[in-house]
Amino acid sequence: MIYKESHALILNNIARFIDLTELEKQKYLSLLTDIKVKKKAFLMQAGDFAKYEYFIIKGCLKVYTLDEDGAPYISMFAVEDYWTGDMASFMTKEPTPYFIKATEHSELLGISRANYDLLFQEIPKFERFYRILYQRSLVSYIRRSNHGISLTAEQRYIEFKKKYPKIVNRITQKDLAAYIGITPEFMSKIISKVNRM
Amino acid sequence: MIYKESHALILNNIARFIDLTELEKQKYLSLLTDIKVKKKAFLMQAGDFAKYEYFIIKGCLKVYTLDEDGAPYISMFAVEDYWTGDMASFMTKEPTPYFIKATEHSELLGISRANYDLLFQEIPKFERFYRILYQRSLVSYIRRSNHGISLTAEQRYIEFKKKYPKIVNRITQKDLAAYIGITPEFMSKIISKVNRM
DNA sequence: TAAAAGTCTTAAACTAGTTCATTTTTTTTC
DNA sequence: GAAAAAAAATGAACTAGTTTAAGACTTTTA
Repeated sequence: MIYKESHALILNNIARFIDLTELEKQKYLSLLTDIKVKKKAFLMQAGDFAKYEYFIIKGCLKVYTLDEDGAPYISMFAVEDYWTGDMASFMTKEPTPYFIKATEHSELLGISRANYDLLFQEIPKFERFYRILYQRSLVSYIRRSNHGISLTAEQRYIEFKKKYPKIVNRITQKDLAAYIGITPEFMSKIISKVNRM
Repeated sequence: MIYKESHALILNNIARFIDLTELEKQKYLSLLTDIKVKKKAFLMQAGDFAKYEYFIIKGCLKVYTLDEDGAPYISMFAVEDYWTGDMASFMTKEPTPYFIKATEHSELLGISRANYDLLFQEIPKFERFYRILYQRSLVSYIRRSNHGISLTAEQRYIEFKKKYPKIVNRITQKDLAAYIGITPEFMSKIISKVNRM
């Protein structure tokens, strides 16, 4: 069976952890929705109810919150082959505190809450897929939050650049500052210092 | 069927997400190991291979890493009804970067890696249990790391005290500082300031 | 393609948090 | 229950990162 590109990509992502039969693949794909967002458009805004969890086929999005003073804090940049959304809101059906905004024209596949529940009923193997996916995310989150706290902003920038060399060149310095957790001014100083080294 | 206290506690924790038959309960309990650690003793040290994942029946433990300068950073305090361990090392069979040290005499139940794998084979319902457990941990980790970065140390202390009022009174100020991510001296200043308010 | 809007740079004055050193208080140990 | 060890408090000098402001450079939009 030949699948369109977006479907081949998501099946490939899932095949990392579980094997599906042809029938299961088709069933799964039927539960997904195609979504496109233009650059600067929002996929989600604070106060919304997270209707989908998303898989990114193409593009780049930033996931962020605003603090009391309205300053953004970016928790992740989501690019090709990443999963994103607000799992807390998706699960609890409470409003999200997040904004998700496309920094490039992007294409995604979404699974709705109703279809997510249906998925576990129809193809219980997906419990295993998500168990492993969440386990791995948890490990990398723990590493990140553990690692981050004792490093200086300069060290965090150097690590980010090493870990995500492709992403650094796709985002603005301002957004990078909001991810690293410093002001754009200080980000500018760090970058020119690191480049001089 | 009547279970000993530690078994009743862990079954209760599991019953939050899945229902087990009597037979499954007995099978599950047979896969667990009783563990005791005295105050100041290590459950795990950096360089060890994480042999178990732990459920805490009684006591309090701190999970921490040391940075290059040997300064501790505490990532969690684990008390009654919590799960702890190093999942990354447990899964990948690589050495752990963590120390887990009892701050009180503690009793735990452990599941070994071999039995964890066996568990999913014998009682597939546990895929669901762990999927939900990891999903929830992920949500609270994301919230914590998101929340933490933009707050001052004083605000982080106030939040911690509000969220874990019982834990605050069981740990030293020094350990609290290592959790908040500041020096014990500055922690001391913050506490006396907050008490004066 | 010109104007407007947004991003980046630089610099001076400021603040949250660190470091180091000393004393007091509390806890542990024999 | 005395001695030793660890934790907590206090203060002065220091540093990483913020704030504010202004000008230069780039990207977007009409």
